[in-house]
Amino acid sequence: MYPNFISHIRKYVELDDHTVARLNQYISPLKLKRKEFLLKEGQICQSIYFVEKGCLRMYFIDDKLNEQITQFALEHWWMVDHFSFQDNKPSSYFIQTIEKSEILAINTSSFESMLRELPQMERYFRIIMQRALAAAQLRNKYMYEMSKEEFYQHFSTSFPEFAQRVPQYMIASYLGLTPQYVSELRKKKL
Amino acid sequence: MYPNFISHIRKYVELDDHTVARLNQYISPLKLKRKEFLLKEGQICQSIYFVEKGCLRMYFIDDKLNEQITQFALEHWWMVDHFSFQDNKPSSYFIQTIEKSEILAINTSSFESMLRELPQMERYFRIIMQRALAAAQLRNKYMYEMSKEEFYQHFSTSFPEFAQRVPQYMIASYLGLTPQYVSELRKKKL
DNA sequence: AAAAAAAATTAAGCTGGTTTAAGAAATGTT
DNA sequence: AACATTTCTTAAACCAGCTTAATTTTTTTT
Repeated sequence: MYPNFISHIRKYVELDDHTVARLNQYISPLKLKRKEFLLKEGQICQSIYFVEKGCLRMYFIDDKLNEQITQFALEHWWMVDHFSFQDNKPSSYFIQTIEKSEILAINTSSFESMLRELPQMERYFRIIMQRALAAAQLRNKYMYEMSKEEFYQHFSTSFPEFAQRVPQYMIASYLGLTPQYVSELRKKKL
Repeated sequence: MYPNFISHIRKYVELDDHTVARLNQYISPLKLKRKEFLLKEGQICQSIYFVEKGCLRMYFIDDKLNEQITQFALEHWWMVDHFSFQDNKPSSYFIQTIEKSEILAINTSSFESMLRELPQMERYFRIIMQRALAAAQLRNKYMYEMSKEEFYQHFSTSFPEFAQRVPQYMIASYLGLTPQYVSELRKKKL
């Protein structure tokens, strides 16, 4: 049905066939073209999104009217504005496809019912959130210890798949650099 | 028994008296003086720590031999090197008391058994990790949109309790500033 | 209370990375 | 194939925040 979704969950918890069938009740699949929005600034983030196929970015508009990208999501990553989703508050972010994508959405009330009905899913989300925290802690450490140049080199060697799929200026934005500076760094490396 | 601990959990899930009694099986209370260590670089982070009373910091030693603080924890906050704790890998952090503290520790295997025995605790940790992610996402946004000066002003007005309990140079380190620059900012504000 | 250690301040010079402004190259669309 | 749009590059001037180094103030220990 949604092979990436189910196999991702099965990496962390056991799922019998009945549970898989029940899961489908809670999921809304979405087919989106390039540059379509799942969330816009001012809206409440009503769903948590799983990338079955494709690629998403999350960004906000800063005081100089730049699009500041704070997150990407490729296949089998989750994307959500946690603050807005948890407390039903208006988001300050946009969530947009970078490519044609297949997304699974679980809205607030489905999420709640699903976790109550299926304890494996409560466990699954505890585990992946714990892993997301580990990742956030590591990224944070990198930001303390690396210069922007090192941060860029580290990112582009650690995650070369992004350079294939995401324009350079978006990577620059995500890393907190100007596109001009990234251009300079690339020239330097050749 | 551990009033802050129990009341914190009860903010998020229901606990009956039996469960509270069972919980105690998994917890090791620690009384620590000022500047004692719960974790040192190279060790595996074997426990997740709850601050019942007092104050902790987490830091690593950077390439210039500075202590780079990445986290504080006051009463009813959790502290852990997620990466080390989850994958049993040597930590690159130190966790140390800033003041005399009372800490509750749950080690890796207790944590696992506790979550298996007490589904409320699985739920509790899913919720607090989700909230921690929301907080991390927010902090991250601040780092993109604020100058270091704004970041400092924002932190010191939003969390004045830290200025009371934590030396200024530690706050500077946590915010990624030099103590000299913080000094300059304070002078400017008066 | 004195000595030692830790923390905070001051000030001058410097640098990593930004800003501004054009132009060139690549990609998407008709 | 031509046009329009998006993305990338180049270069010079600039500045927020760091480095270095010395002094002062505060806190801790004896």
